[in-house]
Amino acid sequence: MINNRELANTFTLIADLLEIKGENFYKTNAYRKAAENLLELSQEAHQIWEDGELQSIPGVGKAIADKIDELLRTGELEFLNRLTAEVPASLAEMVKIPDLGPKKVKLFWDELGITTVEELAEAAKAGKLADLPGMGEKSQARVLAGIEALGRRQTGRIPLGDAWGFGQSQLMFLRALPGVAAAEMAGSLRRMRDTIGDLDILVAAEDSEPVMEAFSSQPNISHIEGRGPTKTSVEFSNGLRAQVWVHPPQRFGTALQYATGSKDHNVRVREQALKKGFSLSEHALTREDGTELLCASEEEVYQAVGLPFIPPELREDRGEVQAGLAGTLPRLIKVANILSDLHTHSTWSDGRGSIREMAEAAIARGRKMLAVTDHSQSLGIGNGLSIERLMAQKEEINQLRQEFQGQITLLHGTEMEIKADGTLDYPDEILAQLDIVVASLHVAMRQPREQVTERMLTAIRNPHVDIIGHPTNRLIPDRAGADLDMEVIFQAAAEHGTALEINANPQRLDLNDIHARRAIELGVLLAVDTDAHAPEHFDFLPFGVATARRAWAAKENVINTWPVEKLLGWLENRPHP
DNA sequence: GCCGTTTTCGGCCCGACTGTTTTCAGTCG
Repeated sequence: MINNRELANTFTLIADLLEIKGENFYKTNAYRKAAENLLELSQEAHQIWEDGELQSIPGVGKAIADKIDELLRTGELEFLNRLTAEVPASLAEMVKIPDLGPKKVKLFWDELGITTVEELAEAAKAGKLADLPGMGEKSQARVLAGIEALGRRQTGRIPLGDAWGFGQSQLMFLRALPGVAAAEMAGSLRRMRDTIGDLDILVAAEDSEPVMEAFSSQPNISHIEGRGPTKTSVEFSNGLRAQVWVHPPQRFGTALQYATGSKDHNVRVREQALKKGFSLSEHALTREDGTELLCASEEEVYQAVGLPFIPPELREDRGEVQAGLAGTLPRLIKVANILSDLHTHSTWSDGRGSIREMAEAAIARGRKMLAVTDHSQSLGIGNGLSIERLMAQKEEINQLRQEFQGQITLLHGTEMEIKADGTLDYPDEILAQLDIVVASLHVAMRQPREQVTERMLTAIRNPHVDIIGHPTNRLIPDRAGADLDMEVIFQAAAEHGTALEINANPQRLDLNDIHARRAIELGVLLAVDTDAHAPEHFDFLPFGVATARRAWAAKENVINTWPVEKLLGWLENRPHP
C-alpha cells in the first residue's frame, strides 16, 4: 500500500514539473501544500481513504482527492504519466540544485535540451550557459557551485541535538560583539523541530555592518553565499548553513517573528494582519496610510494583529492561529513542571553511572522522583538483568532509598523487552514486585505492521505495564521506526490507561510531535523521560518537553508533572479495564 | 487547485540578495 511519504513525493513531483511547465503559481503551490499536509498526518492516508474522508485532509480538495484515490486503487496516476511524457521527470532533480529554480531549468531544457544534472554540469564546464539570455559568466559558475553544493548537502537535515550546541556557540559569539543589544535563535531550531535544515539567527544592533563582518569572518566558514546589510548567509566547514539577520532593537519583535517562521505560520499571521489593516513584514506593521507600528517584542506583534502570544513550538500552521483567535490555545507544559524521570539506566545494565551517581545527578537538577529501569534479561547487547540480578538490584535500591530519603524518591523498575515472539521478558509475578514497568521494542522491528502492532498491544494490555518506552524505536536521522498502526496503539493505550513515552533523547524524540498530539486528542497519558544512560543525559529533558509542547501538551497530559504522591497512587492503583 | 464569521468566485504574504540589467527577473526564506 502506498504510504503518506510516497503520496507526498508524487505531489511534490507534480508541483515541480508543473512549475517548469510554467503553470500558475497558486496551482503548483496547492500540490505542494497538499504534499506537506500529507506528511503531517498522524494516520495513513489509506485509512482516511477507506473512510471516504480524503477531503478532510487540509489542502486536499476534489482534484487531489481523486488523484489520491487513483493512486491507492491502481498504484498509478494517468495525469502524472501524461505530464512526464511532456516534461521529463529528471528535470525535477535539477530544481533541487541551490540557486536554480523552475525558470532556469526550463531555459536550459528549451535552449540546450538539457534534462539531467550531469548534462547540465557538462554544459556549464563547456561554457555553453553563459550566452543564454539572463545568464552570464557568474551565473554559469554559480550553477557548477550549486551542483557541488547539492552533493555536499545530500545528508539533508541534521538532528536537533547536533544543531543545538553549535547554535548556542554562535549565539554566544554574536552576543559578545560590540554594539549587539540582543541575539536570539530563530527558525526551526527555536521551534525545536526534531531535525534542523539550517541555522537562523537574529541580532539586534543599530549598525549591522560590523556584525556581518565579524560573523562572516569566522575561520570555520567555508564560503559566503550572500552578504547584504540585513541578511548574510554562510556555509560552515561542517556543512551546516546559517543565516544571520541584523535589525535595530526597536524592530526586533517583527524581525524575530519573521525569522522564527514557520513560513506557513507567517502567511497565516500576515493574513490576520491584513484583516486588522496592517501589512506585516520583518521591519514593521505598516498601516494603509504608510505609517509604521514598530514592535520591539514578539508579544507586541501578536497583540497588534489580535492574537495572544503563540509559543514558537506551535508555529507550524497546525491550527494555532485559529485556536489563538478562539482563545483555545493550550497552556503548554514547561520544563519546570517536570518532577519525575521514569525511564533511566545504571551500570547494572548499559548505563555509565551507578544508581547513586544517577540519583545525585537527578537531585542536582531538581527531580523529586527517579525510576531506575535497567534492561531486561533478553536484551543481551544491553547487559539485561536476569531475574536474580533484578532481585539483587532491588536490595541496593532499598538501601539507597533510606539514604536519599527526603531528597528524592527512588523507584525500582525495568525497561522490559517486548520480545520478537510477542511475549514479554519477565513473568507477571516478577513484574508485580516492581514499582514501575516500562516496556519497549528493540528487536525484530521490521516485522509486518500487523505483527509488530500486535506485539505492542500485548504490552499495552498487560496490567503491570505502566509506560511504553520510545514507542516506534526510531533513530534520528537514520532509522525509521517500526511500522506500527499508531491509531490502534493510541486507542488501546487510552482504553487501558497505559502511558506512552516521549523519549527526550534528541536522537529519539519518540513519540514525535505529530503522534503525541494525536495521542493526547484520544485521551492518552504521556510520559516525558530522558532514558538517561549517564548523569549528564538528564539534560536531554528540554528536548523532550519541547516535543511535548509541539504536541500541544498541557501539564496535566504528562504524568511526570504530577506530584509524587499522585503519581505513586497511579502506579499502585492504575485502572485496568 | 484550494478555500470561505467580510467570498462558492476571486482571491491566495512580503522582502533581501544576486546578477544581469538600466528597471527587473529569479531564487530563497
